[in-house]
Amino acid sequence: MATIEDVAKLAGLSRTTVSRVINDQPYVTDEKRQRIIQAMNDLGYVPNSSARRLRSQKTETIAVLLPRLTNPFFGNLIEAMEERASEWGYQVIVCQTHDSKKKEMDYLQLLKTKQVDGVIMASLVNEWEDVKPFLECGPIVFCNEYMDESSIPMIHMDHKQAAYEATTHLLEQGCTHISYVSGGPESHLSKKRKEGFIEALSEYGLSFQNDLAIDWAIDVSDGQKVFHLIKDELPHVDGVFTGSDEVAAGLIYEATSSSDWVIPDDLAVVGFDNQMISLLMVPSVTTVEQPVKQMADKTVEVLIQQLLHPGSLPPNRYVYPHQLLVRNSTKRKKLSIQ
Amino acid sequence: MATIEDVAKLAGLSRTTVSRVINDQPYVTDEKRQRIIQAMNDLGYVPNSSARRLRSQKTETIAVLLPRLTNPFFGNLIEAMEERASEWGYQVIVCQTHDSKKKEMDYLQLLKTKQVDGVIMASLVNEWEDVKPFLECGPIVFCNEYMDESSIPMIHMDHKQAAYEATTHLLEQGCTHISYVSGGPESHLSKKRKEGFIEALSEYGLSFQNDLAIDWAIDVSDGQKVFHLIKDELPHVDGVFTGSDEVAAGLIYEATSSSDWVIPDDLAVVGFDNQMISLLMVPSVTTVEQPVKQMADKTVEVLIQQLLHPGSLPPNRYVYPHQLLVRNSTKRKKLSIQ
DNA sequence: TTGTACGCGTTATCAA
DNA sequence: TTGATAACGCGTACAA
Repeated sequence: MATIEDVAKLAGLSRTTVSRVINDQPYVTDEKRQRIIQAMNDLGYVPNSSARRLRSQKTETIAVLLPRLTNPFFGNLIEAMEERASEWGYQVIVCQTHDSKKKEMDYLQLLKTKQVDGVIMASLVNEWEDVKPFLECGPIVFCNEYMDESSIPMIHMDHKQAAYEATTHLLEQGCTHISYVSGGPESHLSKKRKEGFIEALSEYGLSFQNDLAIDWAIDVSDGQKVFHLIKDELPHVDGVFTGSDEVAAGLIYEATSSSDWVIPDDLAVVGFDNQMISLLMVPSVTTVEQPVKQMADKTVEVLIQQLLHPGSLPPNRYVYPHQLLVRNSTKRKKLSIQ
Repeated sequence: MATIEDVAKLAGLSRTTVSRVINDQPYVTDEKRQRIIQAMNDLGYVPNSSARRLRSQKTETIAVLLPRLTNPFFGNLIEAMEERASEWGYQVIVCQTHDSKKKEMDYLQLLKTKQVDGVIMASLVNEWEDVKPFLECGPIVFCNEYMDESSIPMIHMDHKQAAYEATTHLLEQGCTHISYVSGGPESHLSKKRKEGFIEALSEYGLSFQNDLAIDWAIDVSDGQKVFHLIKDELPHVDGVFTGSDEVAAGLIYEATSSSDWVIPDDLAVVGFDNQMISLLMVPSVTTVEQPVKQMADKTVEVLIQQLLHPGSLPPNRYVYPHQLLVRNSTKRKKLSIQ
């Protein structure tokens, strides 16, 4: 691999001058500039990025922490983030934590070891106190996941309100025994959702019933298991709030294909995220739409602004609007006739 | 940020000795080792990865090139790859090419600029001749995408055979006017599929009809458009071979929800990849299963082996078995009665 | 307008 | 068993 030194020699000039050409700096005669460019081409010279990093203390790379890519929500999120980051010339490192505290901390180390300039956390399982120290090494921005204690930038929707609306909708449809189906660890975000769920219940004179709650469902096959659990052990349940379209889809699939339960009349179901699957299911799934692309774009933008203008303190909250999409998995016949 | 020098000073020893402790090398008294470890903890010292890279000429990072993450096939692929790579201590950079020749070349530059040690190409739109020169800078491994001209390692299934079987299945169901629906650029892989499609047709005395082919469909909404195109302009089509479960799902959704066409009797449909969605659709979608995780694991393994043992030439073909999963989108009633 | 010389933080070599 | 020193490749004061 040719180095800047080789180019300099071939062009009969100094490293400095070559460096000037590489970085588009002034004070180089056109003639010499040409000679250098010629030499670079002849040698197939490309600047060594490790050396540049060491010199500039910048990596032009960011890390995105998330639980798992197979969750389409995070797939969409990182797709948009990578696209946006690449426009700014930044690379994106994928960091799947699988909701493990240890992995999350390991990936945060990337900031300390200067492998990345900044970090986007789209998931958070550790306490904020444990994450905070890393801020000394570079900026961190939250996307989707959020909390009240910290003052770093957070881009997200109002999950409490969204859960409130979805639950209220179920109650309006006449549901009286609603199962709260969630998965993964109790994150700050999932707490918010639960708050909204409980608030809606209480307005209908109901309270949270632990025996109707399920906290281990994150994907389609879990959704299938959930249905059987409800059918066999909680047959009085007539509505399901779940934070995942995948879980909702699995549940509906199982109900439709292996029982005579009718969705939504025997069991109304709401999902979350407005994944493709929620539209394609029969019946289609009532869900909460998130402006994923906008949130991803803004997150990258906020992070990169901090990298380009260190010290500038961006606003720390960007709350995006959501929308409850009412579909067939909750439109009960008795009501639509009314 | 503390450097190795700071640690050395605090411990009253030399950089060299500190370096030895960091890298678990022998020839350091236990007492001094302890003193150094103590100093590192006191200072919160972490080795600077840029400096290490420059010194060692290694990045412990690989790049994965793919068209787009929102295609769940690639989401699953990279999920498994990242997991496997992280076990070896490697970082993964996501590189979405969006099927652009330029972006593909740009990302390959990561190899030249030493930002990554190796590259996995899960998509290929440029000619092999244009990619080949990058091999001088580090190993490249193909996954899913493949071709005959090159001799670098390729991990994939037999797409020609898979397409042949899927098409034969449609023909056995009595289809006589099969539309070939594909998307993205003509890659080496898509050529293979087409060969298999054509071979199956020819065994039934049929030949490829360009007027029944569609080459711009890659996602659900394209699938919806495809259905209307067929209904309005190619109503004699009675079967669809498509290289994507998403396209198949969109097509089936549209047929079911906005027409009186019956799937599979009026139109039999096969997808590809065995995505969750192909199972959940009503009717469920006949598709080809790929052993994604095994392929991803093997790909990472082969690449890292090349990094750990430079010069070792791994076998250049790993062909994984596929499986045609026959579901309701092709099980015609007339035949199941026979 | 060009070049000299130093330092970014590590690790490998070699001498002590 | 330890340490001084020289790279790794680049960018940039500063001097010319």
